[in-house]
This record gives sequence, C-alpha cells and structure tokens, in this order.
Amino acid sequence: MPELPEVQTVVNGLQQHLPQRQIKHIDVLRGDPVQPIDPQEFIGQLCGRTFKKIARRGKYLVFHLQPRLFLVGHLRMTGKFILATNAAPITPHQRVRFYLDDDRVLIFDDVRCFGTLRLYTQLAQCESLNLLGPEPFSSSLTAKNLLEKLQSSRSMKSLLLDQGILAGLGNIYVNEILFQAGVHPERSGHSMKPEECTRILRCMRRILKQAIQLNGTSISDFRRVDDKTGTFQNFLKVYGKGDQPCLSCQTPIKRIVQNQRSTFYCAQCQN
DNA sequence: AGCGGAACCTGTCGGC
DNA sequence: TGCCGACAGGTTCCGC
Repeated sequence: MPELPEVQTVVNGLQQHLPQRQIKHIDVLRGDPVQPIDPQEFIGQLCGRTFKKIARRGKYLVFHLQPRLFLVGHLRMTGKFILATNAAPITPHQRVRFYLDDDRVLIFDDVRCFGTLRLYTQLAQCESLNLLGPEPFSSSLTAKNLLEKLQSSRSMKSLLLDQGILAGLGNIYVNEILFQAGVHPERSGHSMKPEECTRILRCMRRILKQAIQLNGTSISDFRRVDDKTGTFQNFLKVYGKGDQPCLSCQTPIKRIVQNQRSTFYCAQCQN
C-alpha cells in the first residue's frame, strides 16, 4: 500500500490525536509484527508511556514516546493504523490494539502480515532508518547531488525505488515521476543528463506534494486513520493504465516488468 | 555489481 | 459454480 504520501497522510492523522495520550493497555492479537521480541515484552515496554509526537522518515512511521522510547512502524503492503473508539469490534486482520486514556484505541491492522513494529531506546540504533537516503523534500537534495547518486548502470526505475538513494518512493510514484519527467524507465542512471535530473526532482516534488494534499492514493485498500480514502488515484497518468491511450500523445501505455514489479510508461513521451 | 527469483502471507480478480 | 494462476502499493535474502 503505502508510499511517502500515504505514510505522511497517516502520520498527519495520528499527529492530530495521539500526542499527550497515554497507553493504558495493549492487546497483541497476532505477534508477527512485533517479532523478534516477545509480545509480552512489547506490551510491558509500552504500557504507561505517553505519545509525544509522530513523525515520518521515508516510509517509516516514528512514534516518539515519553518516558523516552521510540516505536518504529512500517506498513509494507497492507498495514494500516486506525483510530477508533475502544468499543470498535475486532476484525480478522487486526494485529495490535493500543488502548488509550481517552476511550479510544489505536489499531494496527495488516492483512498480509508483512508490516513491522519495532522498539528502540535510541533512534540511532534503528539500522533501517540509518540506511535511508535523503528525503525528497530535503533542501540539501539538489539536482547535482541526485546526478551523482545515479551514477550506475542500473535502470532509473530500480534506482528511484532504492530507498538508500531516495527515501519514500514506491512503484506508483516512480512510474508517475518518470512519465512526467519524460524519462524512459529502462534508461541507466549514468545516462542521465543534468537537465533530466532537474526535471525528475521538480516532477517528484510536485507529484508528492499534490498526492499529500489529496491524502494519498487509494487503489485497493489504503485508508486514512479515519478510514476515509485518499483521492490521488484520480490523477494517476500511467500507473495501472496499460493499453490505455497516453494523455499527451494517445499512444497506448506499455506495461513491462522490471525487478519483478509492473512498470507503465509511454514509449513515445519517455526517452 | 546487479539482476532474477523466492520468500514473507492473504485476498481478489479474470479466465476457462 | 469452482478451480487456478496472476497479481498486489514493500523489503530482504540467496545464488548466479
């Protein structure tokens, strides 16, 4: 499910309600997300702590708790955080319920059980976060240093999906960015020209910003914390549009597979 | 180095 | 109707 705009949408929703809320008790309905630690230890560590703030890094959610502890979550494909009243029924894919001191419950729901919830006393201990490249909106990210990072024979599709190069892009947004920037997904990184990097950076920021404003893309099951859908799916230009005419030139959009993921592009507009 | 393939686990959809 | 394969927004590991 979630790429940067969807995770940001979830974080924005949680940030409105969680700060100052204390965790009263926790039910781990299925332990997969909290492994490798034992569910009882997970519960013991978190109960009684208070949420201070919720932030995003790449596709990770970072919950800051008081007394000092960090809960780092990743939604992978189908994870969701939902805020509900504590009488909300337990449905089949709920994994963890965090009962709060205001009669609400924060529910971590995950159909495919790929999502993760990890605890750290210091964020620097979280290796996954340490390996991430810069945020797309970071002011220190320029077309010039993006060009340097792309010096590789790998495809642009593969490079932009690499979280160590840029943090937060996934399959949908990489497809859209390459389309709007007019760059063919099979181009190698080291074939990029400076002006193409400039276009990629500009398109990336414009697309991500718009997607965040529209609360993300809900293709099958992404939901905001209040269970509403995002609306950016209505603005996708190539993702999922195989055989449909390109909006710019009417050429049918092609679908290929790269790194075992679907890539959609216009062979006419993307060179 | 980098790619393909498989794995993690479950659900949905289209075709026959 | 029912079964089967393909596919799904992510990440990681293994082998060539």
